[in-house]
Parts: sequence; structure tokens; C-alpha cells
Amino acid sequence: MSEENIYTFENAEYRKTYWHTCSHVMAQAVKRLWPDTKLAIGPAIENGFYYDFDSEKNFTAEDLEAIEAEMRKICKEKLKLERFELPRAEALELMKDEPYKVELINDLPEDAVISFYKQGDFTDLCAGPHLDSTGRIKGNAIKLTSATGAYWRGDSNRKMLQRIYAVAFPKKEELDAYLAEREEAMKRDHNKLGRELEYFTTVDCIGQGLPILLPKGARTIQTLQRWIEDEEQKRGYLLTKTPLMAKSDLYKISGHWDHYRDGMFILGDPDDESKECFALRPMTCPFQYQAYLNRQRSYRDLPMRFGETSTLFRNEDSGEMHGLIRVRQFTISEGHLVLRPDQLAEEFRGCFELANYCMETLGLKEDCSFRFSQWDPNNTEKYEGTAEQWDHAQGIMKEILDDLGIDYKVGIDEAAFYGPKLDIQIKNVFGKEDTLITIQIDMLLAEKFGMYYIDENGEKALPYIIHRTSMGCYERTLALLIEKYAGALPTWMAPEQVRFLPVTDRAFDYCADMSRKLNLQGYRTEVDYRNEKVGKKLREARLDKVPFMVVVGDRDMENGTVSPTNRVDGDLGAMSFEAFNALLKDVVDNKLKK
RNA sequence: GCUGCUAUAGCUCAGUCGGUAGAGCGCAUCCUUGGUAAGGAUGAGGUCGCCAGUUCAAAUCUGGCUAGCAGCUCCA
Repeated sequence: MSEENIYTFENAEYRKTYWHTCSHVMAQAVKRLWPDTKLAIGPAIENGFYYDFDSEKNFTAEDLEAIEAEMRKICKEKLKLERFELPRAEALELMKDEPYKVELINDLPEDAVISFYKQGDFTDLCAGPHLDSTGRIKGNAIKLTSATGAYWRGDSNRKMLQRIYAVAFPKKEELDAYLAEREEAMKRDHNKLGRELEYFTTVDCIGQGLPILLPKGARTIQTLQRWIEDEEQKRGYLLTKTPLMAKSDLYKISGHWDHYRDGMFILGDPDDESKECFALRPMTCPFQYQAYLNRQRSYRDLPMRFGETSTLFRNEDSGEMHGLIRVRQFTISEGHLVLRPDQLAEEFRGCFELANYCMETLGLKEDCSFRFSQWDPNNTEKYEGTAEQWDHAQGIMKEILDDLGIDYKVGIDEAAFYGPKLDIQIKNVFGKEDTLITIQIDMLLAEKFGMYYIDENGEKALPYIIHRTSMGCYERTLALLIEKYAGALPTWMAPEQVRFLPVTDRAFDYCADMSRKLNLQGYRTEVDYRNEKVGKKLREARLDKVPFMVVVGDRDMENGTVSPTNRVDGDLGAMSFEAFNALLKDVVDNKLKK
């Protein structure tokens, strides 16, 4: 990059510096308006910046406007930012009224340089770098977007502070464009769109995280499920159907009772040993292992690939639920592969290829990223197994991932309690990242369950296990599809594929007849019987995201034709019913993105 | 779980100072209708999320609960 390009907003480093200086300006403004406020931290983030404050008052929308106005003033004052360094004792003295800064200074290593930035009446502990003057910030292109709570140092045991999020740009037009783009993204929010389009709903008396899948949502999920179950059968998977609950005994063997109990719905009193105590299953693994354990296995039996469309229950904390993305009961394309150690790399590749195939077919691949989720050796509470076992599993997994050429980021303390994971991540319209698909290596649970096989020497040997999903959890995947396609799902997975629109009531029977013919072939159709203007019906059908609309009038009935419109290709003109049927078959069978 | 916000007709929302509810769209019936953001007429619809409290009187004020939203924390 040439010298003159460094100080443009397109440069990520410069952009971060710009936003970081903005966060100091925000802190200065807040301090001017409410001098008792204590400062925590204020970094630049992916899209803008924030600052955390400790304040008795909660910042309201009006407060944010007042802060914005004060920030504009500070920009106009063109205050110089001056960096200086202090020895630890003097640094602590300077910050003696700022308890959070004192804690930060005390946590710095012995030999750390302790630097400050000063702009007019405001000084903040900060490593920098910064712009040289508040005058470089465009005051009217700053927008404080929200005020919310955030734990000090991200620790839920510590105090909750007030966080103000904001964005800023060098030009007002860029800010306006950004805000407009964000507003557009919000319109794709599955939690709004999915309810409006009647994919799902929720009711108070059923409870949080327990959505009702309405006919449209259920139909699309059924389509995805049938497709993936057939696909897995082609790839050598063995289907199981295991119970949705088990006695606590099972979870004691698997380790869930020790490591996952808060996440389970427990039926009965765990402390009363005179009675049975059950729990709804949060994962399928220990159940599916029982299928393996049904008889003694030979090395010739492996790999065994078990698949199940599995409904799970997880008792999430009340604030964690989000539409269809985070729920308490969900159904996942679950699978466990029991393998000889020498089969691990090849079977992992098979899982990865299947996951890729799913993402590509759904059209989500370009939005996914990869995370290699590892354990945290310091968090021994959370994990089973020894450091040696973890190093071994993670070492092998790293080799496999590198061999497959996967471009991943490492996530420390993101592993499952029994092993490391490859998580395929995707962002929702709010920019929040969730796991769509996961492939995990487990070298611990086989031993706990005594899942031996007899090797070629007649010796008992322990298999490795891969836990994996192919298309993930159906509810979450549906949510992301709704957002990806703004509710206009490709025809093959659309809950309503064709809508017939009779122009007059003379055409009703003709429409009903064709609709039934398509139903018999498995297509999902509707006839719009409402006595409305065709123009209005067409418009509404488009708003409802129906892929094909077939208008039928006297001319079609005389000629035996239909006049379909596809939302991607527009008006397709009059054609025979057979020709339309063939077109539909092509689009659906080949899972075209129409 | 934590911080903040929200809950009025199917949807989007009004409802002032506490005096038992309104609009637009949608829906139903009839008329009309061969075409891309609204053809006409008539009509139905609400225990103002739930439970308490204050008050002569609560959609409105207070408390609790439930559910929804954003963020934090936690996770598929």
C-alpha cells in the first residue's frame, strides 16, 4: 500500500484509530455532562466503537443525543491529542479517582510501558494509537446507536456497566448509507419475517424458546430433513431412532451429569435415591452409543456411521433465546461415527465434504467461516480428560484441518467437554455469530462406555468417535435461510411453490384441477380464491415470496395453457401445462436457486 | 441469569390531566374485475398480556409475574 493511502478510511488500521479516538471523545463528552461517571474501557470494534461507563444513571435516548451534541462540540474544539508515559506509582496517582483504570494498571506486567492520551480537559489510560486532533473527526457523522449493559471485563460475576455503542464516518453521507444498509438488513430479520410469513410463532403459555412451527416452517424443515436423510443413506449412514430421555444413570456414565447438568431439564428429584430420576436429552451421543454397544464389534464393522434426526432439549438461561436461532427444544441432523484410529482422517474428510455439500446446496457457503474450537487447560472444571489426551486429540485434528486446507481461526475454551471441534460459523442480520455445523473428535467417551472393538490381532481396542452434524439444527438453519433469502426461499425448499390466480371465477375449476395434478406429483401449491383484482393478488403473492404464480383466464382455458411468472425470471409467457410441469421439475430436482 | 426497553383489534400504531377504547391496512358478505402498491358498498373484531395494590373511578399510577426485543454472559 502506498504512503498516501494509509490515512484513508478504507485502511482497517486507520479506521480503528479513527474509531478509537472517537471513543475517547465520547468518554470526554460523558465526563463533561456527568462528572461522577467512572470510566472502564472503550475500544474500536468491527463496526464502530463503544465505551463502558459505570454510572448510577441509565443512559436514555435523549441522553445519547446530548452526548452526541457534546461530541460534536469537542470535535469543533480541535483538541490536540498528546501522548505521555508515567511510572506505575504516578500513573496510579493520576487515575486515583478511576477504580477501573487502577485495576487495569495493576494488572499490567512489571515492565509494561504505561501510556496516557490527553485531549484538553480529558486524559485516558491508553496504549494508542490515536489521531493527532479531535478536529480530524467529522462531528456530524457520529451516531450513538444504543446503550446497554455489559459486564466489567466480560465476567458475569462482576459489575454490570453501561455500554454505549456508536459508529462514525469521515462523511455524513457514508454514515447515512451505513444506517440505511443496517435498516435494510433488519428487514430480513427471521424473527420478524418468519413470524409475518407464518413460518413460526410463539405463545406465552408454552414458554420461552419453544416455538410453534406453523405449516410453512414445518414443511420447509420436512423438505430439508427428507433430503439430508436420503443423502446420508447414500453416504453409508445407519439410521437410528433413540429415546428423548433417559435415567440419570446414562448421563453419569457420559459425564453430562457432572459437566452439563445445568443445561438439562431434569424430571424428578435427583436427591431422592428411592425414586427414578430422568432427564430430557441435551445431546444424542450416549443414546446412539447404545446402538453400537448392541453386540460386540469387530474391526471389520468399522467405520460405523450412525445418523439420526434428533430432537434435543437444553435448559438455556432465560435471556439467551432468540427467534429460531437459539431455542430450548430443537432438532438436529445428528450423527456419530465410530472408527478405528487409522480411519479418522478419511472419515473426518467425509464429514467435512458432506457439510460443504449442505452449505453449497443451501446457498449459505459464502457466508460461513471456520473455527477450530480448543479447550482451555486452565478451565479444568469444564473438561473431561487429561492434558495428554487433549494435546493428542487437538494435535491430530490440527493435522487433518491443515491437510484439508481449511482456513480457520482458533477459539480457546470453545471445545465440547469431551473434545475439540471444527465449528462452521455464520452471522445473522445483527452480525451475531452462531455455529451452523460442527464436526468434533472425541477420544474420551468410548472408554467411558466400554465401546471396544476386536482388532485384527484379536485384542480389545478403543475406537475414536466423530460427533457431527450435516446441515445443523433445522430451526437455526431455517432462520438463516429466511435471512439469507429475505423470506424468498428457493423453490425446492419453499413451503408454497406455486400459487394459481384465477382471473375470474370461471377459471376456479381449471386452477383447482391443475393444482391437484401438481399436488399428486409432490409439489406444494395453492389456489388463491379470494375475490380480488388480479393485480392486487399478484402483488401480494410477491410480498408473500411465492416462487411461481400462475395466472389463469379465459384465453388459457381455451388454449389449454398456463401463464406462469417466476420471481427471478419474471413473466414466462403462455405455455402448455406439460411444459410448465417440466420447468418446475427442473428447478426443484436440481435445487436451482430460483 | 444480568442491564435497558416493550406489551391496546389479525398487522402497524394513536389514546393528552386517571372518567370502561380509535385509525389505517387486513378479514367477512355483496357488487365489480384480463394484469403489477390499494375498484365500490356493508359488516364483524378488543376482559387494553396476567395477578394484585392505590383510587369514587385504572389501558393510563405502583408492585409482582409472563412473554417479546437489543446487548452482556453462556451455547447448536
